[in-house]
Amino acid sequence: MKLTIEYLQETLKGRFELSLLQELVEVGQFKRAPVGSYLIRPGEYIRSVPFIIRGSVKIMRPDQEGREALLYYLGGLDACAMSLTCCLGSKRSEITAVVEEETELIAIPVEKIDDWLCRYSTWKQFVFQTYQKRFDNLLMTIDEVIFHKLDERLLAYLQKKVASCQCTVLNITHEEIAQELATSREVISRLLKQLEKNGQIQLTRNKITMLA
Amino acid sequence: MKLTIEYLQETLKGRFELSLLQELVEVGQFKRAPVGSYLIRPGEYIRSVPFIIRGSVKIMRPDQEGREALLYYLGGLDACAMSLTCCLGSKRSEITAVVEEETELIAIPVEKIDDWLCRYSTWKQFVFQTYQKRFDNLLMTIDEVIFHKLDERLLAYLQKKVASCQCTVLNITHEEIAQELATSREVISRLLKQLEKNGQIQLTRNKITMLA
DNA sequence: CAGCCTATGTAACAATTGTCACGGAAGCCT
DNA sequence: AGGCTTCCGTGACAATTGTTACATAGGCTG
Repeated sequence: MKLTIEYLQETLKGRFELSLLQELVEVGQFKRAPVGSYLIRPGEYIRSVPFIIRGSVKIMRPDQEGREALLYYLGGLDACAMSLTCCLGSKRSEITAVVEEETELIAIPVEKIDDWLCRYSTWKQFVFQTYQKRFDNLLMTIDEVIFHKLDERLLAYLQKKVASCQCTVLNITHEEIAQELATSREVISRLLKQLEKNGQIQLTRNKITMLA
Repeated sequence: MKLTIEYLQETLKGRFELSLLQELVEVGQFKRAPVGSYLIRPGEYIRSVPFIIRGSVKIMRPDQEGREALLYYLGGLDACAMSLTCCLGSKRSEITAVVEEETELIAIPVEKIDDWLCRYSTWKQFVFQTYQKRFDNLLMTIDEVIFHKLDERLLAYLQKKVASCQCTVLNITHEEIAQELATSREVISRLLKQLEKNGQIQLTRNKITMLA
Protein backbone atom coordinates (compact mmCIF):
# COMPACT_ATOMS: atom_id res chain seq x y z
CA MET A 1 0.00 0.00 0.00
CA LYS A 2 1.08 3.55 -0.61
CA LEU A 3 1.28 6.01 2.25
CA THR A 4 -0.81 9.16 1.98
CA ILE A 5 -0.88 12.35 3.96
CA GLU A 6 -4.51 11.76 4.75
CA TYR A 7 -3.81 8.35 6.22
CA LEU A 8 -1.04 9.72 8.39
CA GLN A 9 -3.07 12.68 9.51
CA GLU A 10 -5.80 10.37 10.57
CA THR A 11 -3.71 7.84 12.39
CA LEU A 12 -1.18 10.20 13.95
CA LYS A 13 -3.50 13.08 14.47
CA GLY A 14 -1.70 16.08 15.79
CA ARG A 15 1.39 14.22 16.84
CA PHE A 16 3.69 15.53 14.14
CA GLU A 17 3.73 18.66 12.06
CA LEU A 18 2.59 18.63 8.45
CA SER A 19 6.01 18.98 6.91
CA LEU A 20 7.24 15.97 8.81
CA LEU A 21 4.25 13.97 7.65
CA GLN A 22 5.13 14.90 4.09
CA GLU A 23 8.64 13.58 4.52
CA LEU A 24 7.25 10.47 6.15
CA VAL A 25 5.06 9.84 3.13
CA GLU A 26 8.05 10.17 0.86
CA VAL A 27 10.56 7.97 2.63
CA GLY A 28 8.46 5.79 4.91
CA GLN A 29 7.44 2.40 3.67
CA PHE A 30 4.07 1.08 4.72
CA LYS A 31 4.02 -2.58 5.66
CA ARG A 32 1.44 -5.02 6.83
CA ALA A 33 3.01 -7.78 8.89
CA PRO A 34 1.14 -11.04 9.49
CA VAL A 35 0.98 -12.81 12.82
CA GLY A 36 4.14 -14.72 13.57
CA SER A 37 6.37 -12.85 11.15
CA TYR A 38 9.70 -11.57 12.35
CA LEU A 39 10.45 -7.87 12.22
CA ILE A 40 13.87 -8.23 13.75
CA ARG A 41 16.11 -11.18 14.48
CA PRO A 42 19.07 -11.17 16.80
CA GLY A 43 22.34 -10.60 15.01
CA GLU A 44 20.81 -8.68 12.15
CA TYR A 45 21.77 -5.19 11.20
CA ILE A 46 18.82 -2.86 11.19
CA ARG A 47 18.31 -0.65 8.22
CA SER A 48 14.94 0.81 9.09
CA VAL A 49 13.11 1.49 12.31
CA PRO A 50 9.60 0.07 12.58
CA PHE A 51 7.06 2.61 13.67
CA ILE A 52 3.95 0.70 14.60
CA ILE A 53 0.63 2.15 13.57
CA ARG A 54 -1.59 -0.60 14.79
CA GLY A 55 -1.25 -4.14 16.08
CA SER A 56 1.03 -5.77 18.59
CA VAL A 57 4.66 -6.80 18.51
CA LYS A 58 6.45 -8.98 21.00
CA ILE A 59 10.03 -8.17 21.96
CA MET A 60 12.02 -11.16 23.12
CA ARG A 61 15.48 -11.77 24.47
CA PRO A 62 17.30 -14.93 23.42
CA ASP A 63 20.03 -16.71 25.31
CA GLN A 64 22.74 -19.07 24.13
CA GLU A 65 20.76 -22.23 24.73
CA GLY A 66 17.98 -21.28 22.36
CA ARG A 67 15.61 -20.14 25.05
CA GLU A 68 13.85 -16.86 24.45
CA ALA A 69 12.20 -14.79 27.15
CA LEU A 70 9.57 -12.13 26.70
CA LEU A 71 10.67 -8.59 27.42
CA TYR A 72 7.59 -6.53 26.58
CA TYR A 73 5.05 -5.67 23.94
CA LEU A 74 4.93 -2.81 21.50
CA GLY A 75 1.55 -1.52 20.42
CA GLY A 76 0.05 1.27 18.38
CA LEU A 77 2.19 4.38 17.92
CA ASP A 78 5.14 2.72 19.57
CA ALA A 79 8.57 2.46 18.07
CA CYS A 80 11.33 0.05 18.90
CA ALA A 81 14.01 1.68 20.99
CA MET A 82 16.37 -1.18 20.39
CA SER A 83 16.22 -0.45 16.70
CA LEU A 84 16.95 3.17 17.39
CA THR A 85 20.07 2.45 19.36
CA CYS A 86 21.17 -0.22 16.96
CA CYS A 87 20.77 2.09 14.01
CA LEU A 88 22.46 5.05 15.52
CA GLY A 89 25.34 2.91 16.68
CA SER A 90 25.17 0.56 13.69
CA LYS A 91 25.24 -2.44 15.97
CA ARG A 92 23.59 -5.80 15.53
CA SER A 93 20.26 -6.44 17.13
CA GLU A 94 20.26 -8.18 20.48
CA ILE A 95 16.57 -8.93 20.50
CA THR A 96 13.85 -10.59 18.50
CA ALA A 97 10.69 -8.81 17.40
CA VAL A 98 7.77 -11.04 16.43
CA VAL A 99 4.34 -9.94 15.32
CA GLU A 100 1.82 -10.99 17.92
CA GLU A 101 -1.23 -9.58 16.16
CA GLU A 102 -1.55 -8.40 12.60
CA THR A 103 0.43 -5.21 12.50
CA GLU A 104 0.57 -2.16 10.29
CA LEU A 105 3.79 -0.26 10.45
CA ILE A 106 5.88 2.32 8.73
CA ALA A 107 9.48 1.45 8.11
CA ILE A 108 11.62 4.54 8.51
CA PRO A 109 15.09 4.56 6.99
CA VAL A 110 17.91 4.91 9.46
CA GLU A 111 19.31 8.14 8.08
CA LYS A 112 16.05 9.95 8.62
CA ILE A 113 15.89 9.17 12.31
CA ASP A 114 18.95 11.26 12.87
CA ASP A 115 18.17 13.79 10.20
CA TRP A 116 14.76 14.68 11.62
CA LEU A 117 15.96 14.80 15.17
CA CYS A 118 17.11 18.37 14.97
CA ARG A 119 14.76 19.54 12.27
CA TYR A 120 11.51 18.57 13.95
CA SER A 121 11.10 19.08 17.64
CA THR A 122 8.06 16.79 17.66
CA TRP A 123 10.21 14.04 16.27
CA LYS A 124 12.88 14.61 18.86
CA GLN A 125 10.24 14.46 21.51
CA PHE A 126 8.93 11.25 20.05
CA VAL A 127 12.33 9.63 19.99
CA PHE A 128 13.04 10.46 23.59
CA GLN A 129 9.59 9.45 24.67
CA THR A 130 10.23 6.14 22.99
CA TYR A 131 13.42 5.67 24.93
CA GLN A 132 11.69 6.46 28.13
CA LYS A 133 8.85 4.04 27.52
CA ARG A 134 11.23 1.25 26.71
CA PHE A 135 13.25 1.89 29.82
CA ASP A 136 10.07 1.72 31.82
CA ASN A 137 9.14 -1.51 30.10
CA LEU A 138 12.50 -3.04 30.87
CA LEU A 139 12.41 -1.92 34.47
CA MET A 140 8.99 -3.43 34.94
CA THR A 141 10.18 -6.66 33.43
CA ILE A 142 13.14 -6.68 35.78
CA ASP A 143 10.87 -6.02 38.72
CA GLU A 144 8.76 -8.98 37.79
CA VAL A 145 11.65 -11.33 37.47
CA ILE A 146 13.60 -10.19 40.50
CA PHE A 147 10.89 -9.60 43.03
CA HIS A 148 8.01 -11.86 42.09
CA LYS A 149 7.38 -15.57 42.12
CA LEU A 150 6.34 -17.52 39.11
CA ASP A 151 2.64 -17.66 39.95
CA GLU A 152 2.45 -13.89 40.17
CA ARG A 153 4.51 -13.49 37.04
CA LEU A 154 2.24 -15.88 35.22
CA LEU A 155 -0.85 -13.96 36.22
CA ALA A 156 0.76 -10.67 35.24
CA TYR A 157 1.74 -12.25 31.95
CA LEU A 158 -1.80 -13.32 31.21
CA GLN A 159 -3.17 -9.93 32.12
CA LYS A 160 -0.68 -8.14 29.93
CA LYS A 161 -1.65 -10.45 27.12
CA VAL A 162 -5.31 -9.71 27.62
CA ALA A 163 -4.64 -5.99 27.63
CA SER A 164 -2.60 -6.26 24.47
CA CYS A 165 -5.16 -8.26 22.48
CA GLN A 166 -8.21 -6.57 23.93
CA CYS A 167 -10.05 -9.78 24.59
CA THR A 168 -10.29 -12.19 27.49
CA VAL A 169 -9.76 -15.39 25.54
CA LEU A 170 -6.15 -16.23 24.84
CA ASN A 171 -5.24 -18.72 22.17
CA ILE A 172 -1.99 -20.05 23.43
CA THR A 173 -0.43 -23.29 24.60
CA HIS A 174 1.23 -23.92 27.91
CA GLU A 175 4.44 -24.63 26.09
CA GLU A 176 4.51 -21.16 24.56
CA ILE A 177 3.92 -19.51 27.90
CA ALA A 178 6.68 -21.59 29.42
CA GLN A 179 9.12 -20.37 26.81
CA GLU A 180 8.26 -16.74 27.29
CA LEU A 181 8.67 -17.01 31.03
CA ALA A 182 11.79 -19.12 30.58
CA THR A 183 10.57 -22.13 32.49
CA SER A 184 9.14 -25.55 31.65
CA ARG A 185 5.74 -26.59 30.36
CA GLU A 186 4.96 -28.74 33.38
CA VAL A 187 5.49 -25.89 35.78
CA ILE A 188 3.18 -23.66 33.82
CA SER A 189 0.52 -26.36 33.59
CA ARG A 190 0.71 -26.80 37.33
CA LEU A 191 0.36 -23.11 38.07
CA LEU A 192 -2.41 -22.63 35.53
CA LYS A 193 -4.31 -25.48 37.14
CA GLN A 194 -3.92 -23.66 40.41
CA LEU A 195 -5.33 -20.49 38.92
CA GLU A 196 -8.22 -22.48 37.54
CA LYS A 197 -8.93 -23.93 40.98
CA ASN A 198 -8.98 -20.40 42.35
CA GLY A 199 -11.60 -19.53 39.77
CA GLN A 200 -9.39 -16.97 38.05
CA ILE A 201 -9.20 -18.65 34.66
CA GLN A 202 -10.72 -21.46 32.67
CA LEU A 203 -8.63 -23.92 30.70
CA THR A 204 -9.37 -25.72 27.47
CA ARG A 205 -7.16 -27.01 24.74
CA ASN A 206 -5.14 -24.19 23.16
CA LYS A 207 -7.19 -21.67 25.02
CA ILE A 208 -7.21 -19.81 28.30
CA THR A 209 -10.21 -17.77 29.32
CA MET A 210 -9.68 -15.07 31.90
CA LEU A 211 -12.50 -14.84 34.39
CA ALA A 212 -11.45 -12.27 36.98
CA MET B 1 36.43 23.00 42.84
CA LYS B 2 36.15 25.14 39.79
CA LEU B 3 36.06 23.53 36.37
CA THR B 4 38.69 24.57 33.90
CA ILE B 5 39.10 24.01 30.22
CA GLU B 6 42.42 22.37 30.87
CA TYR B 7 40.91 19.87 33.26
CA LEU B 8 38.18 18.94 30.80
CA GLN B 9 40.58 18.68 27.92
CA GLU B 10 42.69 16.33 29.90
CA THR B 11 39.94 14.10 31.20
CA LEU B 12 37.72 14.07 28.12
CA LYS B 13 40.47 14.25 25.60
CA GLY B 14 39.12 14.58 22.12
CA ARG B 15 35.62 13.51 22.99
CA PHE B 16 33.96 16.92 22.63
CA GLU B 17 34.79 20.02 20.63
CA LEU B 18 36.35 23.02 22.29
CA SER B 19 33.25 25.22 22.18
CA LEU B 20 31.25 22.57 23.99
CA LEU B 21 33.94 22.28 26.61
CA GLN B 22 33.72 26.01 27.13
CA GLU B 23 30.00 25.79 27.74
CA LEU B 24 30.56 22.87 30.05
CA VAL B 25 32.96 24.94 32.10
CA GLU B 26 30.39 27.69 32.38
CA VAL B 27 27.30 25.72 33.33
CA GLY B 28 28.63 22.43 34.63
CA GLN B 29 29.19 22.03 38.32
CA PHE B 30 32.06 19.93 39.49
CA LYS B 31 31.31 17.70 42.42
CA ARG B 32 33.19 15.19 44.46
CA ALA B 33 30.88 12.58 45.92
CA PRO B 34 32.01 10.43 48.85
CA VAL B 35 31.41 6.70 49.11
CA GLY B 36 27.87 5.92 50.14
CA SER B 37 26.37 9.25 49.16
CA TYR B 38 23.19 9.29 47.11
CA LEU B 39 23.21 10.98 43.73
CA ILE B 40 19.61 10.10 42.99
CA ARG B 41 16.78 8.74 45.08
CA PRO B 42 13.60 7.22 43.75
CA GLY B 43 10.75 9.68 43.57
CA GLU B 44 12.95 12.71 43.19
CA TYR B 45 12.82 15.08 40.30
CA ILE B 46 16.12 15.42 38.59
CA ARG B 47 17.45 18.85 37.90
CA SER B 48 20.86 17.96 36.62
CA VAL B 49 22.37 14.98 34.92
CA PRO B 50 25.48 13.52 36.51
CA PHE B 51 28.30 13.01 34.08
CA ILE B 52 30.85 10.85 35.81
CA ILE B 53 34.49 11.68 35.34
CA ARG B 54 35.98 9.09 37.62
CA GLY B 55 34.80 6.65 40.23
CA SER B 56 31.96 4.19 40.38
CA VAL B 57 28.24 4.57 40.90
CA LYS B 58 25.75 1.83 41.65
CA ILE B 59 22.32 1.97 40.06
CA MET B 60 19.66 0.15 42.04
CA ARG B 61 15.99 -0.62 41.60
CA PRO B 62 13.74 -0.51 44.67
CA ASP B 63 10.49 -2.37 45.14
CA GLN B 64 7.56 -1.65 47.42
CA GLU B 65 8.80 -3.78 50.29
CA GLY B 66 11.99 -1.84 50.72
CA ARG B 67 14.16 -4.31 48.90
CA GLU B 68 16.61 -2.87 46.42
CA ALA B 69 18.26 -4.82 43.66
CA LEU B 70 21.40 -3.92 41.75
CA LEU B 71 20.90 -3.02 38.12
CA TYR B 72 24.40 -2.06 37.00
CA TYR B 73 27.37 0.17 37.62
CA LEU B 74 28.35 3.45 36.05
CA GLY B 75 32.00 4.28 35.73
CA GLY B 76 34.26 6.91 34.24
CA LEU B 77 32.85 8.90 31.33
CA ASP B 78 29.43 7.35 31.80
CA ALA B 79 26.25 9.28 32.23
CA CYS B 80 23.01 8.13 33.73
CA ALA B 81 20.44 7.39 31.06
CA MET B 82 17.67 7.27 33.59
CA SER B 83 18.41 10.86 34.46
CA LEU B 84 18.32 11.78 30.83
CA THR B 85 14.87 10.33 30.27
CA CYS B 86 13.60 11.68 33.53
CA CYS B 87 14.81 15.15 32.72
CA LEU B 88 13.54 15.25 29.23
CA GLY B 89 10.17 13.93 30.33
CA SER B 90 10.25 15.71 33.70
CA LYS B 91 9.32 12.50 35.46
CA ARG B 92 10.37 11.29 38.87
CA SER B 93 13.30 8.96 39.22
CA GLU B 94 12.54 5.27 39.42
CA ILE B 95 15.98 4.26 40.52
CA THR B 96 18.58 4.90 43.17
CA ALA B 97 22.13 5.96 42.42
CA VAL B 98 24.67 5.43 45.19
CA VAL B 99 28.35 6.18 45.07
CA GLU B 100 30.29 2.95 45.27
CA GLU B 101 33.72 4.49 45.09
CA GLU B 102 34.74 8.09 45.53
CA THR B 103 33.43 9.80 42.44
CA GLU B 104 34.14 12.98 40.58
CA LEU B 105 31.35 14.20 38.39
CA ILE B 106 30.03 17.15 36.49
CA ALA B 107 26.42 18.06 37.09
CA ILE B 108 24.88 19.31 33.90
CA PRO B 109 21.69 21.37 34.08
CA VAL B 110 18.69 19.79 32.41
CA GLU B 111 18.11 22.54 29.86
CA LYS B 112 21.57 22.11 28.44
CA ILE B 113 21.11 18.45 27.63
CA ASP B 114 18.45 19.34 25.13
CA ASP B 115 20.04 22.57 24.03
CA TRP B 116 23.33 20.99 23.08
CA LEU B 117 21.74 18.05 21.36
CA CYS B 118 21.34 19.84 18.07
CA ARG B 119 24.20 22.25 18.42
CA TYR B 120 26.95 19.74 19.02
CA SER B 121 26.97 16.51 17.10
CA THR B 122 29.50 15.04 19.51
CA TRP B 123 27.05 15.65 22.30
CA LYS B 124 24.24 14.03 20.39
CA GLN B 125 26.45 11.07 19.77
CA PHE B 126 27.32 10.92 23.43
CA VAL B 127 23.69 11.00 24.49
CA PHE B 128 22.70 8.19 22.18
CA GLN B 129 25.73 6.19 23.09
CA THR B 130 24.70 6.55 26.69
CA TYR B 131 21.25 5.22 25.93
CA GLN B 132 22.69 2.30 24.12
CA LYS B 133 25.08 1.39 26.90
CA ARG B 134 22.32 1.51 29.45
CA PHE B 135 20.10 -0.68 27.34
CA ASP B 136 22.90 -3.15 27.08
CA ASN B 137 23.42 -3.03 30.83
CA LEU B 138 19.75 -3.66 31.48
CA LEU B 139 19.63 -6.50 29.01
CA MET B 140 22.59 -8.17 30.61
CA THR B 141 21.00 -7.80 34.00
CA ILE B 142 17.82 -9.37 32.68
CA ASP B 143 19.80 -12.21 31.17
CA GLU B 144 21.39 -12.90 34.50
CA VAL B 145 18.15 -12.94 36.40
CA ILE B 146 16.10 -14.86 33.87
CA PHE B 147 18.53 -17.44 32.65
CA HIS B 148 20.97 -18.02 35.45
CA LYS B 149 20.85 -19.56 38.88
CA LEU B 150 21.90 -17.80 42.01
CA ASP B 151 25.34 -19.34 42.26
CA GLU B 152 26.23 -18.17 38.78
CA ARG B 153 24.72 -14.77 39.44
CA LEU B 154 26.70 -14.47 42.63
CA LEU B 155 29.94 -15.27 40.87
CA ALA B 156 29.14 -12.81 38.10
CA TYR B 157 28.31 -10.24 40.74
CA LEU B 158 31.63 -10.68 42.45
CA GLN B 159 33.50 -10.50 39.19
CA LYS B 160 31.72 -7.32 38.15
CA LYS B 161 32.57 -5.85 41.50
CA VAL B 162 36.21 -6.74 41.09
CA ALA B 163 36.27 -5.21 37.64
CA SER B 164 34.65 -2.04 38.91
CA CYS B 165 37.00 -1.50 41.84
CA GLN B 166 40.12 -2.81 40.12
CA CYS B 167 41.19 -4.94 42.99
CA THR B 168 40.61 -8.54 44.03
CA VAL B 169 39.72 -7.89 47.64
CA LEU B 170 36.14 -6.86 48.22
CA ASN B 171 35.12 -5.18 51.45
CA ILE B 172 31.54 -6.20 51.73
CA THR B 173 29.24 -8.18 53.97
CA HIS B 174 27.08 -11.12 52.99
CA GLU B 175 24.04 -9.10 53.97
CA GLU B 176 24.84 -6.38 51.44
CA ILE B 177 25.32 -8.88 48.67
CA ALA B 178 22.04 -10.52 49.58
CA GLN B 179 20.23 -7.21 49.23
CA GLU B 180 21.70 -6.46 45.86
CA LEU B 181 20.78 -9.87 44.54
CA ALA B 182 17.38 -9.64 46.23
CA THR B 183 17.75 -12.76 48.33
CA SER B 184 18.59 -13.57 51.94
CA ARG B 185 21.85 -13.44 53.81
CA GLU B 186 21.82 -17.15 54.67
CA VAL B 187 21.55 -18.12 51.04
CA ILE B 188 24.49 -15.96 50.11
CA SER B 189 26.57 -17.30 52.99
CA ARG B 190 25.80 -20.81 51.84
CA LEU B 191 26.76 -20.14 48.24
CA LEU B 192 29.88 -18.22 49.22
CA LYS B 193 30.97 -21.13 51.35
CA GLN B 194 30.51 -23.33 48.33
CA LEU B 195 32.71 -21.03 46.26
CA GLU B 196 35.32 -21.11 48.99
CA LYS B 197 35.27 -24.90 49.00
CA ASN B 198 35.83 -24.81 45.26
CA GLY B 199 38.87 -22.66 45.86
CA GLN B 200 37.45 -19.72 43.94
CA ILE B 201 37.38 -17.26 46.82
CA GLN B 202 38.56 -16.80 50.36
CA LEU B 203 36.31 -15.56 53.14
CA THR B 204 37.09 -13.46 56.17
CA ARG B 205 35.04 -11.02 58.16
CA ASN B 206 33.84 -8.12 55.98
CA LYS B 207 36.08 -9.28 53.21
CA ILE B 208 36.04 -11.54 50.21
CA THR B 209 39.21 -12.29 48.32
CA MET B 210 38.90 -13.50 44.77
CA LEU B 211 41.37 -16.21 43.91
CA ALA B 212 40.53 -17.34 40.40
C1' DC C 1 39.05 -8.16 80.44
C1' DA C 2 33.87 -8.05 80.26
C1' DG C 3 30.17 -6.66 77.61
C1' DC C 4 28.14 -5.71 73.40
C1' DC C 5 27.19 -5.48 68.63
C1' DT C 6 27.70 -7.18 64.14
C1' DA C 7 28.95 -10.69 60.92
C1' DT C 8 29.21 -15.37 59.80
C1' DG C 9 28.31 -20.65 59.97
C1' DT C 10 25.13 -24.05 59.84
C1' DA C 11 21.41 -27.44 60.61
C1' DA C 12 16.84 -28.39 59.73
C1' DC C 13 12.93 -27.71 57.48
C1' DA C 14 9.52 -25.37 54.08
C1' DA C 15 8.39 -23.66 49.70
C1' DT C 16 9.24 -23.13 45.06
C1' DT C 17 10.81 -24.58 40.79
C1' DG C 18 12.79 -28.11 37.61
C1' DT C 19 12.79 -32.81 35.61
C1' DC C 20 11.22 -37.34 34.30
C1' DA C 21 7.84 -40.49 33.12
C1' DC C 22 3.72 -41.72 31.50
C1' DG C 23 -1.29 -41.62 30.45
C1' DG C 24 -5.15 -39.57 28.63
C1' DA C 25 -7.60 -36.22 25.71
C1' DA C 26 -8.56 -33.37 21.67
C1' DG C 27 -8.29 -32.65 17.12
C1' DC C 28 -6.95 -33.94 12.42
C1' DC C 29 -6.43 -37.08 8.50
C1' DT C 30 -7.54 -41.02 5.89
C1' DA D 1 -13.54 -45.87 13.09
C1' DG D 2 -8.52 -46.13 13.47
C1' DG D 3 -4.20 -43.94 13.59
C1' DC D 4 -1.40 -39.96 14.39
C1' DT D 5 0.18 -35.75 16.45
C1' DT D 6 0.01 -32.29 19.70
C1' DC D 7 -1.44 -30.70 24.03
C1' DC D 8 -2.46 -31.26 28.72
C1' DG D 9 -2.62 -33.50 33.58
C1' DT D 10 -0.22 -35.37 37.10
C1' DG D 11 2.57 -38.06 40.33
C1' DA D 12 7.08 -38.63 42.02
C1' DC D 13 11.25 -37.01 42.95
C1' DA D 14 15.42 -33.72 42.57
C1' DA D 15 17.41 -29.29 42.98
C1' DT D 16 17.25 -24.73 44.29
C1' DT D 17 15.97 -21.13 47.14
C1' DG D 18 13.74 -19.26 51.38
C1' DT D 19 13.08 -19.35 56.47
C1' DT D 20 13.86 -20.19 61.27
C1' DA D 21 16.69 -20.79 64.90
C1' DC D 22 20.66 -20.75 67.21
C1' DA D 23 25.80 -21.03 67.85
C1' DT D 24 30.13 -18.95 67.25
C1' DA D 25 33.50 -15.57 66.12
C1' DG D 26 35.61 -10.92 65.50
C1' DG D 27 36.18 -6.60 66.88
C1' DC D 28 35.07 -2.46 69.40
C1' DT D 29 34.27 0.11 73.80
C1' DG D 30 34.33 1.10 78.42
